[in-house]
Amino acid sequence: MPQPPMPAYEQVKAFIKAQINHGRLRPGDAVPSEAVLQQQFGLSRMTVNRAMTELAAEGLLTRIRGSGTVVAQWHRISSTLAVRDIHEEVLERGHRHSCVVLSLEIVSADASLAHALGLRSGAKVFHSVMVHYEDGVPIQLEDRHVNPAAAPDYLQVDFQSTTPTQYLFQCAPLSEARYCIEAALPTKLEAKALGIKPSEPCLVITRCTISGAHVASQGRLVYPGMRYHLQGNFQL
Amino acid sequence: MPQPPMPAYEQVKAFIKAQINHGRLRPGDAVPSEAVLQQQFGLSRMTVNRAMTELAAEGLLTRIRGSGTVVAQWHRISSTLAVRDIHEEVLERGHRHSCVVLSLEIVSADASLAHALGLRSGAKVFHSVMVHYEDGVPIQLEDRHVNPAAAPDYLQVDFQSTTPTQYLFQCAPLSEARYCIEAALPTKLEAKALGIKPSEPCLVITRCTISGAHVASQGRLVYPGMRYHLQGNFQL
DNA sequence: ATAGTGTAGTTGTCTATACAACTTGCACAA
DNA sequence: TTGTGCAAGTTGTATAGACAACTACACTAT
Repeated sequence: MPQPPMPAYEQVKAFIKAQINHGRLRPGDAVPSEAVLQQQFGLSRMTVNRAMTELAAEGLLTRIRGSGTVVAQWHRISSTLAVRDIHEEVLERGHRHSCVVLSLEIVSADASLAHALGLRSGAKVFHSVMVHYEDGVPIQLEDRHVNPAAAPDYLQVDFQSTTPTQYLFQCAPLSEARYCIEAALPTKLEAKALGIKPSEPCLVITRCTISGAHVASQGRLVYPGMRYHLQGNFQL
Repeated sequence: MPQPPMPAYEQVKAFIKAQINHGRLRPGDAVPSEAVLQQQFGLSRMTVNRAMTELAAEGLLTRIRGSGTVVAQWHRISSTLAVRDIHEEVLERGHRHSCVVLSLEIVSADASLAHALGLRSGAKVFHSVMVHYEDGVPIQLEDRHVNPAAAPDYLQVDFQSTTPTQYLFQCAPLSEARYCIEAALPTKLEAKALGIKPSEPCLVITRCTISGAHVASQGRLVYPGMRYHLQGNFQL
């Protein structure tokens, strides 16, 4: 509980949340109109409106102009996957991060890669493979293809002092991203690099980042299943 | 593009987003103050404030009272995992859903399960195991432990016409949830039930739902890695 | 019965104003 | 040099009022 008294609009939000929480308001039920709440709380309509609008934005309520407000049918778990550095992530857990570059080269894109990066087949792209360690334990293999147009100096970067994610953020502001989370087996090389058996299931995140008109990069992040999981929680 | 003209506050949001997108505003950079934007756009401060507040809520900006507004350091991918029915999910893809109940019983909770459900060791809990099919192909194994206090009639439910998620939503409004996504191998029984090899990696989601004061249920959802993945995208 | 009309109620947006809470930098005093 | 305090700038919250856009429903005229 915050020491400073909750703002009025937060109190209204808390009130509605409590009703839902308690089961007094169930999905599909009508929520009191702004005018009614305004009376009950002795607030201006704008204040009540802010509370309700925010609850709608959070997915708890569905508002229909002219008709009214109802409790949303499906509550959503909003998990915020940070597109951020493995470096920062490890540091935040109070551990030490290190990185070994296995490969850093120019390759010709095959048809599917070229298509994913929005280039023509055979175009030159940067390719890097590196392993990230948390306190000396391999935790992520990062296999990344980078569009030279988005990061011309990619091959010259010192990946001991910065990371691809960090560098790409700097030179190509993120405008869009697509990702896919799946369970899969590592390739033989990946298993060897991560120091696990090829039969060990891994969490694989494929991520494609877009910066303005360019597809900036496509990455395959492989996490050993025994050592990594995504978790999150949801409230109200 | 929406035919109706964008509301003023949306135009301001779009303007700021475009600046970030374009690289003219980079993480850490100061964003024009509300007073400046108010002048530039010829709007009232409240309207500009709404735009900025929403952008801050979306994680794009960091606002510091008394100091100013800066572009947030880490853009976030907000993937909204819906706590919803596999039934609805399958139907939404235009496919047919079916379900086979493998087990539906009362068991004594061992220490760890009792702790997870907030009960004492040895307490009776409901246990169900079922397999969900999408067009006849097994797509999810659902192994669930339910707190009898949250859903007393759980054993009498007809799981051909409804699903545990659906039923639990009805009788115990969701107030909090925790989940964990990992890659793992199925148990032998799970592999058999899903019709896959025990060496096939699976996406495993463990989920714990809380309703008011009770922990309502704990579930283990096992998806064959070859047939299922989570995906999402992020814009701006 | 049916189609059209009007009205009350509801949400969406915008304005102008006000004060509070906080940060920063500068001027001034010790 | 150091510390204090003030002033300007910035964001957070709240109010009162206004109009627009839309829905649902009752009522009327055909």
